[in-house]
Amino acid sequence: MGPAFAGMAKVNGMTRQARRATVSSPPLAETPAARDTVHAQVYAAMKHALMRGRFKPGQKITIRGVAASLGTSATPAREAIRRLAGEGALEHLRSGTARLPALDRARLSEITEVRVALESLAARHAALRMTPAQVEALEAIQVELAAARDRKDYATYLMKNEAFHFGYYRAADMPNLLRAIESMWLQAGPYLTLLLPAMRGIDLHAAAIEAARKHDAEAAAAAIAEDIRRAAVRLASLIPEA
Amino acid sequence: MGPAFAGMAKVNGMTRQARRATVSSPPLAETPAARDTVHAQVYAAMKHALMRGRFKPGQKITIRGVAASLGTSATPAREAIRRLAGEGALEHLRSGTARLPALDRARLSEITEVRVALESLAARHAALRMTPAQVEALEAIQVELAAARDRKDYATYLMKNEAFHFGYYRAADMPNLLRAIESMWLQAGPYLTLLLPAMRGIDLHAAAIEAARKHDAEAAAAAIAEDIRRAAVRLASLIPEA
DNA sequence: CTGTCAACTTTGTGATCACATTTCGGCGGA
DNA sequence: TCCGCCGAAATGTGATCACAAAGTTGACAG
Repeated sequence: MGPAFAGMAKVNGMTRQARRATVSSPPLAETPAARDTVHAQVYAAMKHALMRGRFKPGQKITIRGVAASLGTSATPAREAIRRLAGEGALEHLRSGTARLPALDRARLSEITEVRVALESLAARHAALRMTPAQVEALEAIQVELAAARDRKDYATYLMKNEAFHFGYYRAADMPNLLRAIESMWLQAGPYLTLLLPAMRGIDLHAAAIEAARKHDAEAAAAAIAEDIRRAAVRLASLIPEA
Repeated sequence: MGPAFAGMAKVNGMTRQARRATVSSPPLAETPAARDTVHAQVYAAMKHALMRGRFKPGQKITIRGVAASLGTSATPAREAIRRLAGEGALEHLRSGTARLPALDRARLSEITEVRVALESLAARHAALRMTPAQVEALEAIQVELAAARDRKDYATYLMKNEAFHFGYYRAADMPNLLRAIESMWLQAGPYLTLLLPAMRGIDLHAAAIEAARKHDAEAAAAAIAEDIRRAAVRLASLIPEA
């Protein structure tokens, strides 16, 4: 089998003990989360790969494959896969093999409704608490997002879209809500790439920013809900019937 | 250290291979989920223990402790703990030790709002799809719940309350939503026991049942939301200030 | 009696192993 | 050409190991 993630950077090869002992390694090239356990690094790597559509629907994910791609042993890879399967981002076949679940219309519709409920709630709280600095940061992201969209740089577009939404929700300061939202994105992520070519000025980010500036919770919730629903409608039309 | 779960039944001691090979073991004493992996059994055992308040807030959960209590090796116990920590039901200290997080008012308030959003949504769908047989099953549970409450049998009361809510939501037929709800219950579960002595006729289950019978989605959502909020208000008054 | 420090125990982590099951590839026959 | 069968490779699972860090205990000095 081929590597599970093509082009994914290997986790720092040092053992946990060695990593902890090395107080001052060469000043450069220290991975951001080098303090974390290997498990956390593997999980984070898979999570981002999932959200950015690096896996294809139906693709099998093997323990040894992930471990080899990231240069770790099987143990942390197995734990990360189990955890993602527990969140619904991966599906466990009866044989034990994990793969990405297929997205049918029923599942898309369910995830969309849950997302609307959760992200509206987050937007409501975020709008009430957002500081001018945070609003400015979102505007900056939105400028980059629009630029990436216009130049058809879909990888950047996807990254900025994620940054916009989670930047917005983080202002709500509700960690458990944020975790639930992340879990839904993990499931929808692989399919966002399908949507990309059809993405043209349908986002309601400007309205959401304006609502946050005015601390208008209901307007914020409505903008985010409509943003999610519009993307879902486009996506549904691209999914073949069951 | 003492066993992590006092009185918890041990997982069948046979290895996975032996379990699969043994097609017909002695007819008695086959654990319901004996077909599942050991990991699934450990996770399920911890999940139920958590929801029924068998752990105390702040209690440390050790890998070897769980493994010994359930008669397994460290591997499945470690995975189950990691998974629960990922869902927010357990908290990982910097040293790596896992423990039950403390419930302050801010966290209770956040979880309550998320529960209202998720469980209202589930109730709305459930009310539209519920069959007469399902309504009857809920009524039966509610009778047992009321009886247990009156005779102060709190363990049964807790079990029936869980059965009522999840039985209701299951009718919505939205597995991902159900998973998200479960994740919230896992966090609030340990504290429900605090609430028990104050529980007297405050539930809105009768209204929820009536709404389901009439397929009135909005009334169902309102009843469930109010049920959650009332319990949360009582619970908040029992938590000391930060 | 109290504070300190060293030895000992407990704990989490990641790697590795053994084994049953599943999956895949190729080969032979209808 | 297509189907079925068999053996080899791959895979998931659970147990175990080695090691460093964290936590605990107890003796001893003040």
